[in-house]
Amino acid sequence: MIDLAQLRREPEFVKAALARRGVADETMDAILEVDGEHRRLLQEAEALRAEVKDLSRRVAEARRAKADAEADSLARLSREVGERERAAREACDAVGADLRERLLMVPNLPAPEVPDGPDESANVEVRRWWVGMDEGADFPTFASHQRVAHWDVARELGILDLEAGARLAGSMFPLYRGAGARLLRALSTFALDRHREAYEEIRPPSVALTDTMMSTGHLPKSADDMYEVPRDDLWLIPTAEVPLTSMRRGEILDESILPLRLTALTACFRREAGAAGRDTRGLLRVHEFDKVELFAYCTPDQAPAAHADILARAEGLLRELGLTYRVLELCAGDLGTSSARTVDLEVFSPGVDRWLEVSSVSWFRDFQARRANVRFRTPQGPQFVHTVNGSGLAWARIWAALVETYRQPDGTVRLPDVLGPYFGDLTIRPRTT
RNA sequence: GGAGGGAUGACAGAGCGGCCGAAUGUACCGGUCUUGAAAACCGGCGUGGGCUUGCCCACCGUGGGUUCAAAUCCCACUCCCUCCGCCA
Repeated sequence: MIDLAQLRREPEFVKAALARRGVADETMDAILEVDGEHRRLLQEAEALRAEVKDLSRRVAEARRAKADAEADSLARLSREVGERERAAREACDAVGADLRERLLMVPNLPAPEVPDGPDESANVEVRRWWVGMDEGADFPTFASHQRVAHWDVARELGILDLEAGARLAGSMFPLYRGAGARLLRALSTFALDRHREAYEEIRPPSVALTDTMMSTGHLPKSADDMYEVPRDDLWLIPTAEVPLTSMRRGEILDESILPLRLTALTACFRREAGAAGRDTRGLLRVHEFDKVELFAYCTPDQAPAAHADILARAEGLLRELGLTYRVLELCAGDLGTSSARTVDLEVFSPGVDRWLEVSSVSWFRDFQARRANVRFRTPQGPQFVHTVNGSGLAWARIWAALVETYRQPDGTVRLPDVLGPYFGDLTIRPRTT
């Protein structure tokens, strides 16, 4: 949620920033108007409330002085004022609810360094990286044996059974077999080990209450993109960002523990309602995937470094795995609702010949913390923390890029050496059983 | 799932329906004392909101209710603890 006080203080600045991501000035003007009305009603209700309290105090005094007649008359008066207070309070609450609803729909202000642009076509590619990168070249060369889509590689090797997944849970719920399943497990362990010295590993619940989803901003906006368990008021988490952001909900943290850096491996569930029918082949887009998330609560001063650290870690993993990737600075129009700045990492899939998003590293400023009410103590009083997060990494698409990139002329897959300690024999041959 | 107990400020822990936003202790911050530290003593010490910046309002697990007036009474829910049952 944006800072209402800031909107009141510098409305033109806020409107200009939001205009970059397509929010109409009128939307913000309407909010200011509702806010004004709300404050007017609040003053009215509070004045009446103060009167009731004062009258009640005088009733008590009169009773103590045995002036029962006066007490009764004061009580009668107080009851009348109480009636008016109740009415004013109700009007105030109704306007307040309207105000909150409007505010919840407003996205975060883009950071100044975020480039202008209406949608993903205006994202700025910052750099590319691949093994044996040449000066001058802007793309690696891939052999024909690498130009086989992962679904075909997987079929040859018997390491993925999408039909079985579809049979038991519906399409786009992948089922991995043998070395395919082991590869996923190896990737997660590999990543968590790399983060271990700086990030505390968390194993959160895979579901969260409606209330929790509200506090992270996933509800009400993204209700259609999530799986719901209505009987228990629960939702399946679309990312570990949800439990990690809510872990300290409502707390005032001691500044000495910041930045508080956390990492978590979780399954992520996404209905992909808006993308139905698109990218349905193989692992390009699935309803459930494992992801290691990196996350930090920090002070505003620490935020840029924390963001850079997560980005460096995600890139580091891609480099260790020897995958081709590019870094995109998202433009204002393509930012997620809560984000002030996002850098995407896309891995190249030589078999499908496409860039696939595998990490999104975002700085939320105090947008999420305001809603989740996570603060830290400063000499000047409590202040909202900043939150940053990013994947490190999302495995389904990495899995796809790996089996394509490392496919050998003989059809086997020879995984990179860094996975040795986690995977064992690095050559995946056709399953014989 | 059944029975009982509990939920108050950073923590511990009081609180007859009426100067209770809340005693007291600890912790913390400032000061006195001291070569320094400790002890002792003095002072300060919750969060949010509104406006005429000095005041007002809200908050004692959450939501309702009773009352002129609720931390205090009533109802529902949530969480925690103990015991019983069940169980990977």
